[in-house]
Amino acid sequence: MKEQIPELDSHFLKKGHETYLRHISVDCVIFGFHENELKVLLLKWKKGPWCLPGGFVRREESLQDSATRTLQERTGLKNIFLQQFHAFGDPQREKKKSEINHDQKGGWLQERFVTIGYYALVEFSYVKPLPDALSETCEWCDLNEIPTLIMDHRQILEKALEALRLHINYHPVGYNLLPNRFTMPQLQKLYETILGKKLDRRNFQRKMLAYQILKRLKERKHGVAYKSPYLYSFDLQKYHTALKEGLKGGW
Amino acid sequence: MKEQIPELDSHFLKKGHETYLRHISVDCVIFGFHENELKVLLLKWKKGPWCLPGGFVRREESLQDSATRTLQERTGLKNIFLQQFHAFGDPQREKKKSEINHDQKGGWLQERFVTIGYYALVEFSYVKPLPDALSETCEWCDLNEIPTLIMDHRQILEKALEALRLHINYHPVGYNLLPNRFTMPQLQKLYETILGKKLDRRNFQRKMLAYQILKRLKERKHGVAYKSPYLYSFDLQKYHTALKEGLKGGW
DNA sequence: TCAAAAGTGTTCTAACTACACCCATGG
DNA sequence: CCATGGGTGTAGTTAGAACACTTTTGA
Repeated sequence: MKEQIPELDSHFLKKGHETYLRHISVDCVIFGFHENELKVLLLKWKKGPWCLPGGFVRREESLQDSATRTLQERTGLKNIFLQQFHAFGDPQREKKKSEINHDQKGGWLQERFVTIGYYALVEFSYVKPLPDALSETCEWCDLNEIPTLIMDHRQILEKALEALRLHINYHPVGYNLLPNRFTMPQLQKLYETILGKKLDRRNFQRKMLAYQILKRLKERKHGVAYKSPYLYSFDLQKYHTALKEGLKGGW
Repeated sequence: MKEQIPELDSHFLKKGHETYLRHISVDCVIFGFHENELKVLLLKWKKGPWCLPGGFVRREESLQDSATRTLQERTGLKNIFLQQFHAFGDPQREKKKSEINHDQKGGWLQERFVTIGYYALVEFSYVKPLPDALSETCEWCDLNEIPTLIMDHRQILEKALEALRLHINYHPVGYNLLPNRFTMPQLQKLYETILGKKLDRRNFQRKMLAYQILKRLKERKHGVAYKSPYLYSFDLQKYHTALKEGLKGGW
């Protein structure tokens, strides 16, 4: 939703050499998993408020590409798992925008925007959060400690989580959120935090193994307190098949 | 996506007294059920091709309201079940548009549009299809006999059906597609056509009754060949609860 | 040596699948 | 009176929920 201030010009927005579509933006809810907590990557503007990373759509790029670009600019990552989940177009949604931009010269930010929401799943440790030009910081926030967000970004975040919870019923999740090698308890914690509820350890393992998307490695995780757990990695081929064709059952 | 030709003006489209957002449209996939077949309401332009009914978004209206307005203009119905399912924003999606509009003066239709897809469920018999100013006809097409559609409308239709099939796993469907009073075999046929597969008569009935959203009426349907089936109607209160809270299990 | 975490197996239940019989109706 | 479709019941199977014991580890 921000960065340098583009200039107003007819029905396209221009910034430098790039031309952007008017009235359309893309916002990304970037989920990461760290220390057994689900995190979201947020930006804090210099003026104070927090917001979701987002951007405008270039004249020649698809919505998905636009989200990918935003993702890359904020996290440095390519090849990210991205999923469109909803379009937000309430004419009142920028109501609060004026609080923030009343001192900016252009009226362009006051204009109405329809924003397309994407959520992304990224591996926490690979991300180096990069603030944009208008932002003070770009950092991970725990899902239980989300600060006040501008406009309807809180609702967008909620809707993204809802979409992810639905998605997890039909598709495998984890490859994009966990390191290459991980333990079953880690995977379970991930599911538990996404779903917001406790799952039975034994039933979880049985069900997960039944999907046949995991490979148990020969090594165990050492140096940890108590009994050393097995390490697993995803069988990528089967994982992607399951991504496309879906899984049975719900949690 | 059409109607009278709006004039070009700065970054908004103006038609008469109304102002519309640029680059954004709404397209509706309107499902109806008739003679045991799932139908979709399509428009045929005077120039030849078929398309989904759609429209532009007014400056002060929400996406949902815009879709509702389109629906009302084509079907005469208010209070329609509407569900947003996807935003389509491929920059190549209007590629074929020129085939249709090469003789139109304005460049506005050549411009790129991001369209927000909604699907609607309506009761067939209540609908009086109304063509718009640019259209020759507005009529119901069987899902198995969809003509060639402009641009990416075919994909939009497919995606709508996919979304409906997903939706039906969690929510009751039928109130908006069937007459007030209907029989169990009718309801089953509806599910079968939406899902594209046969269901067991007895298991269907048991499962459906277990949802407790149906009321069996005292009358049976008379004048039909063979054994007269019971009539049912939806228990609206429970139906709407189930719509919000969802149902368990899948088909 | 012991507390905490991890590996494994069994039982119970509920839901889905598959199937068979009887009844009502109109031709 | 019979062909067709509609109403109902039952047995078998499977997936999920609940639950207990044993093993490993570092402190």
